[in-house]
Amino acid sequence: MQLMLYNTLTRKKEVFAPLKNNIVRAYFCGPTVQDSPHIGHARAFIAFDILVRYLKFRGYKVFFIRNVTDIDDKIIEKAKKENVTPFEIAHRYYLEFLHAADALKLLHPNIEPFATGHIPEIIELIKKLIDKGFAYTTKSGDVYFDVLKFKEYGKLSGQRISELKAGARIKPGEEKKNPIDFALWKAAKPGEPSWPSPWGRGRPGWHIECSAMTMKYLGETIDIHGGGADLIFPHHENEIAQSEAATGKPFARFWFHVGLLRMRGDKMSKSLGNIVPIFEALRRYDHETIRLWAINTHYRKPIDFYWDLLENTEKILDDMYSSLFLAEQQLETEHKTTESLNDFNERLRDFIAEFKKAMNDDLNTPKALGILRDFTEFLKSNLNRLSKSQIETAIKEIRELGWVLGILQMSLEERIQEKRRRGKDISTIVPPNYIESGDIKPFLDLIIAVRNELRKRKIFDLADSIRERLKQMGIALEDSKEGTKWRIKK
RNA sequence: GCCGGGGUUGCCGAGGGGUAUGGCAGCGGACUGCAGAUCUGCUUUAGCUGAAAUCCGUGGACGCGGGUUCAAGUCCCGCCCCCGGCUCCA
Repeated sequence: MQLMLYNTLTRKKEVFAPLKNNIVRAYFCGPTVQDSPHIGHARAFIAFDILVRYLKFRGYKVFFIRNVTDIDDKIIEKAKKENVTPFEIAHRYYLEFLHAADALKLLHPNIEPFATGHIPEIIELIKKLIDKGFAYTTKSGDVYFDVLKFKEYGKLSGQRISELKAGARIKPGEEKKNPIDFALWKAAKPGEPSWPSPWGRGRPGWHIECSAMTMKYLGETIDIHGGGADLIFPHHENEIAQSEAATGKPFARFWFHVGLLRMRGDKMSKSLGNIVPIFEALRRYDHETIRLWAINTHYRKPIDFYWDLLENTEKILDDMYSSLFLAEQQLETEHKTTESLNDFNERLRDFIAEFKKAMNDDLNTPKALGILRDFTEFLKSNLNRLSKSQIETAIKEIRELGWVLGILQMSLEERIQEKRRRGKDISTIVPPNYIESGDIKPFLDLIIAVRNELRKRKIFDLADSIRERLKQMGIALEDSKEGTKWRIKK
């Protein structure tokens, strides 16, 4: 079945297939390393990550780039304020971003290029634009893109030049021909980092790096170009203009834009003081919970963030994990192999087909997730009817589909560790009678035997107090028809 | 103002012409001596019919109002509200 992807350029879902061979070439606009990455970034990068994972799952080779913008006005501003070099600021926040990306288990891009590492390529591209008459220089050494020269300007964002002109204004000191022209090269101001160029010392404008680096590593026409929805205008519009003006070819075939984050309806911003850095979220919830939060909303829709929502999300994840761990435990211990489910293969095929169907529809992760949940529920409720090899197959498939969404990749031990690190109850995920140290098992068995004797003699107050004290020690007792089971809580 | 994206039950969210998917939360029931775990049920609803009803039928109900259709969250028209872009943003 074909993968349909929404293309901002055409405002439609279109059949996706790579231009050349079986290799998908993609470029995602990475961070401007000016501050700690926040959960809005996380949402966007998780969406890119899911796209890459699903493309791989479908059998494509994916070659993708995520750039780092390491020079811009805000970085310079911050450096001045802290009295350090802009490179120190960029380096600091780049490292933070890298740690966050790793903590969220984002797949590594094939290349992670820096703007400042590609000044020669940028200069070459600007030269080409000047030669072709799409760009002009000014007395002070700036270079601007001449927007009116590019006839298709506005095709991505749907903006009309006449509308844009009405709103735009030339700031004092700028020597633009037209208020909507944008800078390709900015002449150096005293104290700012700068590089030599044919137009004097200066630094690249914001948009040009992406075009230069895309072309260098991926060619003149790439399959997918992604970014946050806030980048559609002006950033991506400008990228298209400068790239297509230079090459005369389409720059990107698919434009993939991720919806923005809201804080319970509000915008997340410094002035509202409601920015949640990725690390704060990770302190309270593990990376899979955060990923699940992100994919529980379709990537193009606005997503809300608040702590209760993550709490809820963690429950959903734990529910799936508990089924998985219960099944895994059953494999290792008491599973009776006498039975097997007749239509197992059919059911398995259905779950996988439905999952793919959902993902093929413009990465409908909320739906795919629902199917994966049904799958884990099916596994749990049929444990006694499945053969050992059927259980094994189901677990393997669940974990493979989970990989696409970036969840259900932990072992029981790892999951327990994540929970303990945050001081959380683990009884929601551990299977009954699971115990890490075999040493205490005989004692536990003894206590339970004694307590059951008390229960038989209807000395319930004593039996209950044993249960209560074990609970305080972190062991919950569950009396059932099959006898008393325990479950560790801490 | 211009350009996008949204508005589905207490909450999150699928569904894009054919009985409103699933979860969370809440409240019941089963199982338990109790609890937990598990399973299961209910959770939009004015009016009308009727002695009455938690039942049956009818009828509304997916922001609001119209329309197309045998049939409308779903398509069309108009409007309201929310978010974003038009200035740095993922």
